[in-house]
Amino acid sequence: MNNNEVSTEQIILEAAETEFLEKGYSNAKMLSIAKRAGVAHSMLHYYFRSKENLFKAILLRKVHLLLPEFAKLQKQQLTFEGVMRSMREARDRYIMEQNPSFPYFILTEILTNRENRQLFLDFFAKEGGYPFLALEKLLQEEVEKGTIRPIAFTDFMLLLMTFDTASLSAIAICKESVGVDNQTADKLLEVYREHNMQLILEALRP
Amino acid sequence: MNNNEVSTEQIILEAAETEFLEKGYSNAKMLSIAKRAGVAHSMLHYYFRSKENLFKAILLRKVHLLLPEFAKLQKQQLTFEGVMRSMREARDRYIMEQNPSFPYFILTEILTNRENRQLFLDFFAKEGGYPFLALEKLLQEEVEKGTIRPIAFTDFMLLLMTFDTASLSAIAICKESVGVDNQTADKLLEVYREHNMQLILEALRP
DNA sequence: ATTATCTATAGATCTATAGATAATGC
DNA sequence: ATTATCTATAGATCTATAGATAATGC
Repeated sequence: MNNNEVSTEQIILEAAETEFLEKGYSNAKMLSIAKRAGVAHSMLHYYFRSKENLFKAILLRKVHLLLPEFAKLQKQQLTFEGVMRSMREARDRYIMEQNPSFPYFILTEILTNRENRQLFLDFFAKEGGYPFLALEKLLQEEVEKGTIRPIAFTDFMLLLMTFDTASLSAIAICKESVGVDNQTADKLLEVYREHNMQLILEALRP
Repeated sequence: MNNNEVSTEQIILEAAETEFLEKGYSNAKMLSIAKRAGVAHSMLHYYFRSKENLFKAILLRKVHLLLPEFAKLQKQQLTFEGVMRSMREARDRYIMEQNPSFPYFILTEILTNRENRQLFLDFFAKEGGYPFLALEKLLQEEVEKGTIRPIAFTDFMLLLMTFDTASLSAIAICKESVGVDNQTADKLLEVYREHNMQLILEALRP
């Protein structure tokens, strides 16, 4: 195996990620990915067997990259809203460094597809670690205090993610096609952060 | 021609709308639409020539149905925010009566596709009538007053639509998959209405 | 020997059209 | 005669695999 160069598997993953993020699952084509990667398209099947497997591989890889961000969170912030805020900041930090179409991708290709959504949540439940455990515990406490009505933790997470990715998608779309500049986009980001939080707390009032 | 029954063309349009809204352009299939409509699939080409044409037909039909709602707006409300609010209410009223996946459809199939977006905006510019003219004029005035920074009217419209459809999509998704009930969804709707307005005004501050 | 890569192609769709046949309006 | 409908099929993709060939590791 070639160790001092990037492996073919990695090259394929990179090409697949670009293609899937740009076009979504259905519009992404195996031949097009192979062309991007500069390999025979049979190679994609050699390494990943099917288009679906390749998709899941890049999905998990993408989510995996988010974990180190979460790991940075300080454990002091033990209020419900505090943890919510910190997690969002971690996630925003990560998304900002990535492809701007990433939130749109999450919304359209993951959250709206039952199977992918489950994959996504399962991964967090298994690997999410401290921030998720803390938030789950704090949510439980809020429910018991009666400030928040009973809701499953996974549903709560989806609620958060759906609203946040929807807002981020909207901002990204505006940047791309409405001539909204970076400065304005940042302003929007700041405002939406606070609003979505309030929106969700409002929705969860008993 | 058969006048006392629904025309084949109408039946095809209905079937196509269901299919396109459910699956989006790429995942919608001509054979599937034909099956829904109960006709040979060559009929779709006989009436609409191509998949793209059929899509545009349902797109324009959908938008056309929105006009009567706008026509209801009272002409008294001549403040900038007043017209914005009225138009959103009209649009919400319309959307609520429709397929719940309609906002998601607008976001993913229209706003994110340059050509469809243009089609959409052109139609409003031509047929939108009073509410659009009023809003355009009021926007102009705000810009001159210096309360809002210069922005093209079409860009302003897209900004509005993107944020609103994103929020509505998020709510619809939550309803479908997070077990959010109607009452909560309505609460969310109320809150997001005010927030998006503030969000956009914030973004447009000079 | 095993692993990685390529070429060629099967098999499944999907859009679109050609051409035959039935229904309708003068 | 014209319009509407159906059957059959061409032609274009796209995913996936078979089988040959080259590269690599013992």
